[in-house]
Amino acid sequence: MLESLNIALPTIDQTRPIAPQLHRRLRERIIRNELRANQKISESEIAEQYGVSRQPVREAFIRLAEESLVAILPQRGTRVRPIALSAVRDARFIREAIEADIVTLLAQRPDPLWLAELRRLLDEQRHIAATHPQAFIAADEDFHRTLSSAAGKSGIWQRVQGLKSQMDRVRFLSLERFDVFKLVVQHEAIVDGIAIGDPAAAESAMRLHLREILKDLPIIATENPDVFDEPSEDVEDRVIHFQGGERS
Amino acid sequence: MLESLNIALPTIDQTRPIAPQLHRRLRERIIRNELRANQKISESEIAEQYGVSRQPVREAFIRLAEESLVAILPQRGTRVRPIALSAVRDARFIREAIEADIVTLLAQRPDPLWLAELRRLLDEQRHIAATHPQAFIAADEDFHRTLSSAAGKSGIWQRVQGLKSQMDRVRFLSLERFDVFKLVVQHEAIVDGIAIGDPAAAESAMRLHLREILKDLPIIATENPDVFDEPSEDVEDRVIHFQGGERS
DNA sequence: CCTACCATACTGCCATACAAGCTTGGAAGG
DNA sequence: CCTTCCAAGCTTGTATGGCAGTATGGTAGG
Repeated sequence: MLESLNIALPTIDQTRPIAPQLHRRLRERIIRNELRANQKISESEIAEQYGVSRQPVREAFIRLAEESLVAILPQRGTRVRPIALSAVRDARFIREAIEADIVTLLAQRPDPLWLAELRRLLDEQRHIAATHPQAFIAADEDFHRTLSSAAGKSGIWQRVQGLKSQMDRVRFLSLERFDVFKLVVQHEAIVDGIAIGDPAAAESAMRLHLREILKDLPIIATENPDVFDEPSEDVEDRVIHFQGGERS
Repeated sequence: MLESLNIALPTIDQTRPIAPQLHRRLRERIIRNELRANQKISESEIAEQYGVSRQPVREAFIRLAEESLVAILPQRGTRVRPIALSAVRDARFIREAIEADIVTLLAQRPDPLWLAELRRLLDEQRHIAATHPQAFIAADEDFHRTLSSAAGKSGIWQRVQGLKSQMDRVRFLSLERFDVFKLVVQHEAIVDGIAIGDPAAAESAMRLHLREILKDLPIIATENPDVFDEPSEDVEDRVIHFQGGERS
């Protein structure tokens, strides 16, 4: 019955492998909350929507299940997993640990060329923040990915991508919420720490930055109770207490 | 033609989902280097070996490909991926970052109960090191997993498991190589740092511990050139230079 | 002897059919 | 009215057939 609408949503390129395309599209739809939490999605249903057979859909489901984006219950069905606060906090913790080490590395051997690139990204961010704040997420991704590359750890970023799914879902829910200018200032503090070769300053700036989401998390969870699977318990996440602020 | 041999290798339980079982078995065979690097394995070949159809084999391959254990080349074949030194180093870097933060956390709030458990594990390790050194890997896993649990981050360990595949392959190759007693001593240093509530000491002890593999890596790579895909280039891995040794 | 080409066998990918388990709704019995 | 049970229609899991693209080995032509 939806066949007339199929031409509306981006279609599938039949000449290239279908399963990965489906994986990307479905992943996107889940993160954008277009496929809502706890919604049941069957293989045959999705197969009809995209005009393909069940098999590639099934393979896409397997990948989504590995990212904890869907839950496959044998003989019972497949549903979109609600966001687990614990998973978000775990992902955030991992990310903080990794990126803290990355900027420490960078501050120990500041590279003028990479610093110039980072400064350029900061300018870009200021511009975007003033004009297209909704495009800031992409710029933020660029910034953090560039930090990884600068440290010679570009492979790291790809590996962490899989863990970021849950964080991305939260970010989408809080699109207009966060103060983009504040984030740019935090980015600047990180770059400054690297530039003056102060690892401790760069590290603490990064840790502060990545803890921003912890403040909004309970709010977002209570505002969107149907998307989360825990009733926003007030368990405080244990974070490292570090000394040495941005001046040290 | 291998049908008569099938009863030899652990068979498949036909009553439970087959694909996950195949995934585990194949993963194990790759890590144990039973399926050697660059060896071609086709869906139909494996399907015959285990007496199942090609479909569940295919799904197992997909999972293995996500862990970078196999490479699927469309219409060309599937082969066991050789170990990429860069992937091992990336996984090690991530693990160091995470576990450094975990022990920092623990040292900030030492918990007598968990410390007792850790001490017990250390005793166990000393015993195993003296009697069944080949069983040390499992004990080592226990130790690190317990640290995660003690920090209230048990979810973290599971998430990192996927990244550990490549490290596990290396560890299997260097089974008798490493000095288990030295590793136990390093474990003790970590626990001591936690016990006296010195985050810096615990952190540096952990970082030192997880850098052990970096020393052996080039040796292992040159000793098993056919298992690695890079000719053991002497690119030094950038690691954080931290101050404050085990005494600070 | 060397090169270009083509037939063949093999691969992974997709579609389809079949099997087995679970949910659900309604009917039968109390 | 409530409970029990069963059957139809879901679901995912597995098996099988066909397709398109690729490596390979032999052959015809130079």
